[in-house]
Amino acid sequence: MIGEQLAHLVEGLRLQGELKLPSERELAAQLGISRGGVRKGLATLIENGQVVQRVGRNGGTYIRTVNVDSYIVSPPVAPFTVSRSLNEVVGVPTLLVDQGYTPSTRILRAEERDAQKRERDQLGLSPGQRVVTIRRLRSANEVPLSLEEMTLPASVFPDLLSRDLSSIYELMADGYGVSVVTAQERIGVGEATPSAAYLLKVAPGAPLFDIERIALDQNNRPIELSRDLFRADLTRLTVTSP
Amino acid sequence: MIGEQLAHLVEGLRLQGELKLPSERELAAQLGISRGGVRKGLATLIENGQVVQRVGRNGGTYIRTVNVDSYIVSPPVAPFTVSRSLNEVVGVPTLLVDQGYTPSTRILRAEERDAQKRERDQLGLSPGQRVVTIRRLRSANEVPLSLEEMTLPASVFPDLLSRDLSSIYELMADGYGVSVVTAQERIGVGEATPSAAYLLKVAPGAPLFDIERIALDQNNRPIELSRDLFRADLTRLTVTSP
DNA sequence: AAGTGGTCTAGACCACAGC
DNA sequence: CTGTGGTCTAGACCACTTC
Repeated sequence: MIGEQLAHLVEGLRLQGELKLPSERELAAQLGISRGGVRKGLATLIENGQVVQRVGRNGGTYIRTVNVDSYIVSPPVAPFTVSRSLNEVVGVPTLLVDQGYTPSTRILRAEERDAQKRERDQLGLSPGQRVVTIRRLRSANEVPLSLEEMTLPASVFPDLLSRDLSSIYELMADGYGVSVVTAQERIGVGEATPSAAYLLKVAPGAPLFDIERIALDQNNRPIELSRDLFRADLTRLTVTSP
Repeated sequence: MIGEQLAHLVEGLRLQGELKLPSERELAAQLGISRGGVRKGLATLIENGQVVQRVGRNGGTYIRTVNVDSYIVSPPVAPFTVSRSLNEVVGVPTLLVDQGYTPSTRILRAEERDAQKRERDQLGLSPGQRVVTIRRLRSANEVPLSLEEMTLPASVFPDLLSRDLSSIYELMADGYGVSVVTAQERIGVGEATPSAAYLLKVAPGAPLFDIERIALDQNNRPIELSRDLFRADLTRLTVTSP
């Protein structure tokens, strides 16, 4: 691979305090390869941020210097951002309306099935008991915001699948007299798989908040397991502790 | 750009239920361009996950089908993960020791200077008052974990710069009788700049938790502004609400 | 005007996977 | 053996930036 040769060359020049590489044409001649090969090799250096290029008369390929003074992350470019407070338990539609956005929900899938072992453990169910899982895509102002998968004990919410599933929290309260008062959440960051990327209209590999939640109702009974993927470019989490 | 032509072509084929594109050589002939141009165009489609290629006798360029059933994010590959609870205010060294890791801290920079407008507003200072800013790189078991920039009112912490700055929270309590009891945090995700990537030993563009914090002491006085960048692959945030 | 990177062409050889 | 993508070559023209 030509890329590795070039990487070594750049490392050597950096140690000598050199800032600029020869032009692509010169490099090709010196290394005895074609300009196309040089460009392919430089492409990986550019992708890794080791080198930048500038066109024009005094352009060229420049070695990036590490600047400890400016390590701040790049400001995201987003049409808007949604804030989600971790200090209170509210549903996404409520959240969005409160911030002036128009929420919409697309149900991707809803089904009832036997609870799996892990679900039984976390929801306190016995073997053979049923759960309802709902997979939804939520949007704010028609911009895709999050993918959510929610698992609920079927016994607590009979006939759930025939209801309007766009706002479960409202449905819990109004239809079943259950309110979520406490939630434990675990927040990580994951890369969007191609399918998630397609649904959320981001590039594959784009960062997503990956949030797992166990919610308890007013009787401290586990009532909901969730796995939410929020577009990281559109979402800010806020928390006041303790 | 050739890429756009190809994107339209792929969209058309997808609607017709076609799964496979012509070979690169055929495409070049049909579109009246060179194979190099075709490859360059396909490169962006591959990057966007719209298409995959396979080599060999029955290889070719295949259109990806979206599978709604498997949108879960890819599991991260990490040597270990550190959990940080958002329900309590503890310093990073304490946090790491509690989880069985060996913490280390490298001071990148520490200085005293005039407070800027935004800092004065947030810390409740008057023009001309001084602040101390400290920039640190924290590691767990010698693996870089986070970059932190902390800004403190100099008047509250006289002579701070001559102390051991590896654990500010301990220093606040033991040296100045100040304890942080409340903090407001705003959590986003950003991409590592090349400099941040170099220090944290991740690839440029890798996702980082970007956490801004305002901390209040026992008298509800703002005492600390912070901007922390945590490696997202190593960090999990947990919270129990309310 | 001169030199840079950005792009495209036409052709070649290679490694690989199936027939 | 055949057809695929993966890579490289040699050459050309373009847009852009600076002298």
